Amino acid sequence: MEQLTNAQNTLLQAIERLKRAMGMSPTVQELAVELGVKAPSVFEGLKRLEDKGYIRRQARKARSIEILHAQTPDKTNLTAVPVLGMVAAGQPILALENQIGQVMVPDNVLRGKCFALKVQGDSMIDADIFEGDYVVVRQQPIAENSDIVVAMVGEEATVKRLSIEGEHIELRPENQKLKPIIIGQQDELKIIGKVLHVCSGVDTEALLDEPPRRIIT
Amino acid sequence: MEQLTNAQNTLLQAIERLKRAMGMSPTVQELAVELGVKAPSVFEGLKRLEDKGYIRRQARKARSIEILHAQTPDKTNLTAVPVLGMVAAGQPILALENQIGQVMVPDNVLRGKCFALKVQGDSMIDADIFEGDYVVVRQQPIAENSDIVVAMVGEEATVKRLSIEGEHIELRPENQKLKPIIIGQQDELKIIGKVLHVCSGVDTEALLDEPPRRIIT
DNA sequence: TCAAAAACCTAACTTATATTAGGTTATTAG
DNA sequence: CTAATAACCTAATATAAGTTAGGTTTTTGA
Repeated sequence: MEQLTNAQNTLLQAIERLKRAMGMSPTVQELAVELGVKAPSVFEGLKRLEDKGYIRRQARKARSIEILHAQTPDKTNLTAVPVLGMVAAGQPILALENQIGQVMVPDNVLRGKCFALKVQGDSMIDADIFEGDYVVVRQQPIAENSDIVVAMVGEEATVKRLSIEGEHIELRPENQKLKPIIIGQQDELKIIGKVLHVCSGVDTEALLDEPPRRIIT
Repeated sequence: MEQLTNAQNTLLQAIERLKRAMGMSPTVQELAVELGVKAPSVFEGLKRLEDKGYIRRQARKARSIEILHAQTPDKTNLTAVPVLGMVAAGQPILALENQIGQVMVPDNVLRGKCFALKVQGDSMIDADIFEGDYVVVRQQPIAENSDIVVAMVGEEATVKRLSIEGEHIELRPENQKLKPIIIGQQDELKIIGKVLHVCSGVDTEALLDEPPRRIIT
């Protein structure tokens, strides 16, 4: 396998990074922006990577870069995610204006549009989600059985595990002491998003040397 | 979650199918070809799917369809995983030459480089890991607090739950009758990998109707 | 049974994306 | 040192892909 130059290596890594972050292969322009160069330079680099057998493309097809030979196995890059509020104790969240801070999250756990919420209460301690932790949430209006979700029930926002059995829907705490919330036909349930990741509320720095503590996906 | 019409359902399935087949989200035109209709019809259908919350897109971006709620919930595909040896009773493992069989595992639990080991002993019965079961292990040199791991302590390979509290490291059996192994500064601890899944040693078929019993990731 | 909604069409059109042409400026190997 | 290659640029172009408009046909539910 032929050796890569510096620039080619950078390019290949950028492809991998963007691909993970966006869930799809990047375009030539997106790579150009990412690398701070112009599209034709990227295009040229892609041709070289293709010649050397690291990637494959379909001519003129958007987002058709396929990685044949990954260069760097997963360097965990951290990405800042905005903290938009509290959860598990009512009150409006989700207004982007409300940003109250940010947490750093390994970018390989991020999918789609994410934000973070600070956790109040102890309803999920059996899932290792503690008061003061931050949950990283992917905003999405629906979720599947057994996902851990942030949901609004009436005016209350909570983190719970979603249970769907046919028509029967429950929000289950992960705490032996607490009872599930059963959602009736007339109850208003709105899924805010799915919890992808949890960041410890304390000692964030210490985590940087370690891999992510828990990934829930 | 709102009901889908026939055509919408067909469309959503086509998206999933093409996505899997091509490794990337299909374009509107590709979907049109696939379904034997014209692009604007697909476009209209996509809008409906988006309204109902099944997919999400970025306006005018090629191949930006994201599936939020899979229609045919991931038909569990089984993948063969090699069984490389026994664990919890010493002996070298991990030489790929040692393959002694294979187990079929739902491929959605597999991450990274995986192999399986047959379990000896009863040190993890409280975690529902019994003698004769197979643990599916993702090979990785590090693990996190509370992961169930396969580790070498000196020459012995065991399955245990890893407990890290600052400098204090223990390998905890999940069996009331047994005591934790405390790892001192001079003890040699090598993490082989993290247990992702457990296959029952008997009656594998029965498991197929259930969701994976435990996914630890 | 009949009106609304869904599903489809053709024909543009806009925007995104890939690509070419023709150069300048580093880098690198002999 | 110098010739080749790589890495970049600007400007323009070609094609792919997404989208709109305005219509017809089919399906569906009250």
